Amino acid sequence: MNMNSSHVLTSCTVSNTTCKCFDKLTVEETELVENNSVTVNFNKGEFICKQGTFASHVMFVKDGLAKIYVEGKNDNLILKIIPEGNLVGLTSIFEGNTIFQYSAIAYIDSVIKLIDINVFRKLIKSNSEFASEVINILTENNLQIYGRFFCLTHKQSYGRLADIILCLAERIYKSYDFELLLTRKDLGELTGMSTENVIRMLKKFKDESLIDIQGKQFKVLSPEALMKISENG
Amino acid sequence: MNMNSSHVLTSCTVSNTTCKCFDKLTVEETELVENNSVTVNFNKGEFICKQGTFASHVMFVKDGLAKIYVEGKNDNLILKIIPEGNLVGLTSIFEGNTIFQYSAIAYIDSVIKLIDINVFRKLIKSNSEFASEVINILTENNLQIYGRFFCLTHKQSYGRLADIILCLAERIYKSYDFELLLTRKDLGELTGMSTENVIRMLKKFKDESLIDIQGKQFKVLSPEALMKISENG
DNA sequence: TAAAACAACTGATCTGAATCATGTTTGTGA
DNA sequence: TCACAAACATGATTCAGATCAGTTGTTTTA
Repeated sequence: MNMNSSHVLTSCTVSNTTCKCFDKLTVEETELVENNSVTVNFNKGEFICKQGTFASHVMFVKDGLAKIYVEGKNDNLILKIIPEGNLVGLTSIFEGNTIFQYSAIAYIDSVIKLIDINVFRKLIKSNSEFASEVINILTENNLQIYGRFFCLTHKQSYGRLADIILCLAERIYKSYDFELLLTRKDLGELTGMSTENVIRMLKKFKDESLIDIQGKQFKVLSPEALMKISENG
Repeated sequence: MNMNSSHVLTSCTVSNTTCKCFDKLTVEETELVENNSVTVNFNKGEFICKQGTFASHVMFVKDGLAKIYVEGKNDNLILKIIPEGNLVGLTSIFEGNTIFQYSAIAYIDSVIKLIDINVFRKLIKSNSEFASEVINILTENNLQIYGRFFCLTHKQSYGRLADIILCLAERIYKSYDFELLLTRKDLGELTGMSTENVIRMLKKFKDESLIDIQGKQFKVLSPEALMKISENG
């Protein structure tokens, strides 16, 4: 009946494509972008944009890693993790929206290009190839959020944690053996659960030899088993 | 610090704008759309599109009401409710995506215009004003999903139910006194909780004179109190 | 028109995961 | 290098909300 749904949906937070819209610009348009953008170095932990502030730029992650999250009263929800080659703040180009609805901070030292939002809007209106690529980014993002939305509201915590571990290994670090940059708190915000439970569950995965943890060093020993846990919720 | 966040975010499912992209088409383009679309009547409960099937059309709700949802093994998640004047299946225009990631059914007898997806893609590439409007729709949708995502993962059930009641009254029925078309099960899928709990909580709201229910007839007696419940999670 | 299917409703029970309390380790900056 | 704050870790307790097991009323449909 709906066998297909469980396969597709993970609470993965990272797109595995990069933004191709700038390839579609003419020489003059590229120049326009260059003349209306600044490249800034952000240190680890610094705000790239802050929820509630005026949205004047679209941000392109040239180098580094950023997390996008919604700030709540007590705890946050990480919407996505943005690796290099992707845009942040694209939703602000909607003309009815002038305020950032989320915050972004640099996970590691990052190089970000801030592009004037009105230039971006102008390019969309004048170059439909560019606009088409922007649409691709937005729709892909949409689909990803739908999957994550379903997982975080319908899977239980072991499944969600398994999802995230696989996502980090496969999409961010591109290895089953990696040094985790995120804290347990981050993992909690990513999976929508408490920090304490993240710790407990990681320990359980370790006890069952699904993963190995030595300090910050993570090793996924059985991706298949984690996949199964992810699928069974 | 982040006073603003609680105000903005609700688990509301309905955009209060309508799709304006078709206004941007030339006479010839409008004709192209007309020649490559069919208008179909759907009866209440019929599938408008089915998760997992090939996405060949974008759907425009001319008249009626549709629900968009992700099918899970046991239970579903309603992503959004689409009133007349809006598009369904826009995320399928992403070139990497040929399969519907969600289902849509008609809540009430509805008139839907099915537009060939390739024509839609073509228009995006040839008419940047059109593309720009599509971007507006997508970004607005994105922002709405972010809010809903946060609420469904961070608010507790009374807050979520209060949200939905207000959303239905204010955005769908545009009155605090309305005949509810949705079942308790629908409300459960909308708020991410069990049907039984929806019933219990509605009863509690009724006992506390926040709402009144007579069969299908709903009356919101104290929007302010519901608003407060929504804000406090 | 019987019977099946669905919708609304209720109470009892169970459990996943949050919260609280407390301790240990690691990091870092004055 | 000491101090103080994060981050990591674990056990005990609590609780929101799911699940289960019904009853009653109302549409479908066979």
